[in-house]
Amino acid sequence: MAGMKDVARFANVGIGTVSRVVNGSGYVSDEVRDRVNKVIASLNYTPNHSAQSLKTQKTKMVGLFVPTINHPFFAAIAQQIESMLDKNGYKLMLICSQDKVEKENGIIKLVAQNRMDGAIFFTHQEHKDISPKYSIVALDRHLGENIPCIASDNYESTQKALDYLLSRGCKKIGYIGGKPGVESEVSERLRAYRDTVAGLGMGERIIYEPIAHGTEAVYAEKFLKLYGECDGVFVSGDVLAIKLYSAAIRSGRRVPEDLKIISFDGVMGNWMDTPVFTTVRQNLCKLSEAIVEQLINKIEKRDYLQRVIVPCDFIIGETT
Amino acid sequence: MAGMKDVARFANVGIGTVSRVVNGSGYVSDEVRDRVNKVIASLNYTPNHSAQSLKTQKTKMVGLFVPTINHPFFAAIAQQIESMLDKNGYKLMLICSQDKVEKENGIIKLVAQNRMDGAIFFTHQEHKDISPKYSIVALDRHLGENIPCIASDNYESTQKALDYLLSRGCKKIGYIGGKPGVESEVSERLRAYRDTVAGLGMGERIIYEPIAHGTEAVYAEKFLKLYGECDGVFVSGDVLAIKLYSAAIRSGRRVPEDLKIISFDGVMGNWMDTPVFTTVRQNLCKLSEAIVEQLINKIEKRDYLQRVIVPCDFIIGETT
DNA sequence: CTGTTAGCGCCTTCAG
DNA sequence: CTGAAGGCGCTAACAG
Repeated sequence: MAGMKDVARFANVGIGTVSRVVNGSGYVSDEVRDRVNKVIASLNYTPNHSAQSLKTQKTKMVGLFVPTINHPFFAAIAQQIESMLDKNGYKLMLICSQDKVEKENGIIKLVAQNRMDGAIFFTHQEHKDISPKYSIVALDRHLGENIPCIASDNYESTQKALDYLLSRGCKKIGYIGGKPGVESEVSERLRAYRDTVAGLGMGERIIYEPIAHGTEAVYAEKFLKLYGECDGVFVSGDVLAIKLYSAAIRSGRRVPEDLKIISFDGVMGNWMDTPVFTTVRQNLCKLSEAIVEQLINKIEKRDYLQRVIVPCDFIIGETT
Repeated sequence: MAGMKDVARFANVGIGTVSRVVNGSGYVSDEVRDRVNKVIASLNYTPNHSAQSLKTQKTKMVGLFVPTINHPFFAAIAQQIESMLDKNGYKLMLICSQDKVEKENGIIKLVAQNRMDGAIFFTHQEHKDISPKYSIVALDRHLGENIPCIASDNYESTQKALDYLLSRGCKKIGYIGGKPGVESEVSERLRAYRDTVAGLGMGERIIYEPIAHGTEAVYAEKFLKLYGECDGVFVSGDVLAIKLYSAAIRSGRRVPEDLKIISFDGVMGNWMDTPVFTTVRQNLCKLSEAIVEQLINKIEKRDYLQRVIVPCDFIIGETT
């Protein structure tokens, strides 16, 4: 493998000159630059990234921590994030924590080890004492001082969805959603639900428990059994919504005639299309943009925002 | 950030000794090892990965190239691969090529740059002249000599699926699937279809064109329009199968009474469940295992297989 | 404008 | 069993 000194030798220049033309830094005469570039091409030279990192203390790599990538929401946003990072010259290291705390804690080590410049955290776990010196941002979670949190406008969007359900004539509206293992912006959805139904005397019908990915169907059934009288339901999450829909149909209900369903997330559209859900769609593009922007701001020592809220889109489908 | 020499100084030992206890290599007296470990803990020392890589020429990192991660099949297998790699002490760098050739070509550079020890290739593009000295394995694709190819037993599984359709009484069986941009094991499915229907005088009903992710519905409609008389269809891919199912229902057909559908891949189960498809399920676990095993064999200079074929499972659902 | 030099943090002989 | 020394490939500061 050709190294810088090989290039220098063949081009009859010093090693520093080669570095300058490779990095486009400092002054190099056109004539010399040309010569060096030719040698680089002919030798098929590429700078060794480990050496660069060692020297500069930068890896141009960002870690993405998700519970699992095999979930429509995480897959969709990971895609966007990878693309945003790429635009900014960063690579993505994917880590599926599978909700294992040890694996999530590895993150700290990974940035301490200088394997990545920063990390993005999608987690259900508790994380205390993340040193603010590390560049970390979180989706939906407040991990601590100086850890930027990016989230959708969960409260307002949920409110809007519920208002829509009301305007469609619903009298008994339920809520079903997973309970995060940790304080999270997602709980704003439940707060909006409570605030909204409270003044209406329609009573609360809530399922709010930890729901592992893969077990959604169980809770969907449970909801129908507990709150069979509902004529509308706000579902926090696409997968759950689909399971609820199926369960409702199986139980002989008609959607939307007997039961209106609104889901949150809105990422299933590409993968299936029966039915088209009415949904609060998180703006994954804007979300990723904000995530990557704040993260890189922090990595590159620029000012960054502690909190960014991104508005959702409300999409009317066939389930209301 | 504490470095090795800090540890050495505090522990009153040489820097080499520290290295030895960190790596568990060479001889160190228990007494000294203890002392060093204590200092390491108290200083919160972690070896700098860039330095290690520079020295050892190993990054313990593997690249995964997929067209997009926002697709049930890729998301599902990426999850498995990440897990297998983790077990083997490797990290995963995710690159979504979005079918951009330039981005895919970056791979070569990435391993040349020493950013990763090897790579896994899921691609629709052509790739010539990948030097066999790089550690690369491919799913479903023959990228060249010394590039291991891992694939499902596409031919046999398709044959089995078609036999099942026949046994269920189908008289006019169609085939719909995306055409890879490059020679691929996936085309074995079509070959099996042709071989099977050939001797039966039922005529070929085939859609086999490049189908971009996101445009599946178009081709589903097209299939029904072209081959409305079909009573059975083999669909190469879950997403396509779902779109075809929806289109069939919309057109007034009953599934399975009027049209029986078998899909290939079998990864949608977790994400939706209406209906449960009869499907040839690729064994993602075994596939990932084989991929990672051959890749690491090659990276670590052990013998490796040029080709591994993994059997699929045939799952009978409600669409036949 | 260009060559030389001194490390970045670690691993690995090589003497002791 | 342990310490010292050289160098992995590159960048950045410093003389020319």
